[in-house]
Amino acid sequence: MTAKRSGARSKRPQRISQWSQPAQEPRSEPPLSRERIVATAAELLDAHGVDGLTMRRLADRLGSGVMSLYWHVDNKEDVFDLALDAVLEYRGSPQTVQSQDWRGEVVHMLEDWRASMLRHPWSASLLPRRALGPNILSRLELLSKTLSRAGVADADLNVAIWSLWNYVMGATITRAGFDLSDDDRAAAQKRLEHLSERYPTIERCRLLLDDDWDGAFRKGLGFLLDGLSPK
Amino acid sequence: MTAKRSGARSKRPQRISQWSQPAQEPRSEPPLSRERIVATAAELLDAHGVDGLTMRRLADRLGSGVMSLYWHVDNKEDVFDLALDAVLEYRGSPQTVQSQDWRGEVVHMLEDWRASMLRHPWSASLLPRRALGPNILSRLELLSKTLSRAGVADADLNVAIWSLWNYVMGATITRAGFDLSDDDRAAAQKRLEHLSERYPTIERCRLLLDDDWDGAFRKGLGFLLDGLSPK
DNA sequence: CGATTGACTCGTACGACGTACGATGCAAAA
DNA sequence: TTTTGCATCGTACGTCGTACGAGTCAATCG
Repeated sequence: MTAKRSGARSKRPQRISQWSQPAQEPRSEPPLSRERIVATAAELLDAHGVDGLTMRRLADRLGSGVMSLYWHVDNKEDVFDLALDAVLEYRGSPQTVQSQDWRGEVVHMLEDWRASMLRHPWSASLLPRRALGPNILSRLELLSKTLSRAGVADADLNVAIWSLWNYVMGATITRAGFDLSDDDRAAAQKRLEHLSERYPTIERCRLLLDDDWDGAFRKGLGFLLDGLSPK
Repeated sequence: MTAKRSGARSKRPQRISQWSQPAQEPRSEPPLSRERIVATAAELLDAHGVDGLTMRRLADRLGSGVMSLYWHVDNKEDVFDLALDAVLEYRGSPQTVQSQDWRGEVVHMLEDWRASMLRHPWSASLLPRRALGPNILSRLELLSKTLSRAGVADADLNVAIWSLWNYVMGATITRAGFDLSDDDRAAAQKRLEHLSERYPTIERCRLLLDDDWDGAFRKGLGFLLDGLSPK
């Protein structure tokens, strides 16, 4: 299970530590910088979705020429990687150095993770196909440490971590995919008429209509942690 | 929780039942048809990935003009929807009408689902952003029925189904994202040197190096089912 | 039988896109 | 003053999805 891509950042004297702290403030105004590009890219992604980010639009918004971007950034993929990691920062549960409530700590981090991704719905679907940035690795490290301290056997640790990862990613991608906005409600309803005959159980429990996503996430996470808890 | 899109298939006298059985055999040769288009699209997707499917390439491979495709298909999104559902068919565990081994049945269906998606790695990342086709709905129906018969309370049924969905989707998308092929191994290894200091626990349990994806999937699924089992 | 229809094919063209390739400007160093 | 490097950007190329309308050909109809 290795991460991928992100080889050799080219030209530009390389930032001090390859991937350093990504964000600062937007500055006064004009001077182009990697930070400003990334921040603006994230805004554009929030506003117009994955397909709404184009190098031309990005340059427009920054008041620069399109090709100027390529001095600070390798290519569009690079912009995605940087914007993605910028959005996944975690300031842990403050200075509760190590509470004995490992379960609460795990739930807190995972719900925060999910919330961060839902605040930027493009991020969830991007994360699994990109290299793991430092911020997401920090979350994984925290998760490992907490579970380990909680008594999960080393042999089960990887499975536990990946199970939680899978659950969170699946839940968030699904949630972000079914976005509220559109008026597909009509089409969906029309489809449901056929459903009652062909998919009676789905219909009975109203699987596709329930919209308590947050509750379902929390409850399912509880079940999963029940299964993962050291016996 | 509603599905989305797939409104009004335009022109073309509409297929008998809107979404009928998608596949037949590739036919002798030339006559363009929705079935042939979808099958060829799936081949192209398997061979060249999501970005490798272009309407021009598709037409080339079919020996037709590009714009001819648009008689049978609304647009490129339509092609994705159709190809996606075509790949997700499930022929259940044969005529074990209803074994009492509900757990085995669930595991079998979910592993088959995952395997189907991994056979076509583009499918996993597409599924959450598209409308739910008939084949995936059938799987959900089967899942509902089995869990319900197993004694899962109606109040927990939705949560159980979505938890399993989330787990399978997360696992499969992640797996499909980290594709084996490339030579990023070098880059990944180089990165791991920094990791030992900054992410000791990850390093210790070799989280990113373990490549027993199948085993991890099965084991984690077991834990999740433990948590979901009616007490 | 000729005219009309409708199912189907496809060439051309348009406006996007990512980005390669120099040509520029401009500060600090020599 | 000249040189050097960072930083900016205009132009141009090849690719994409697809709108538009002109073509083909069999079945239908008067």
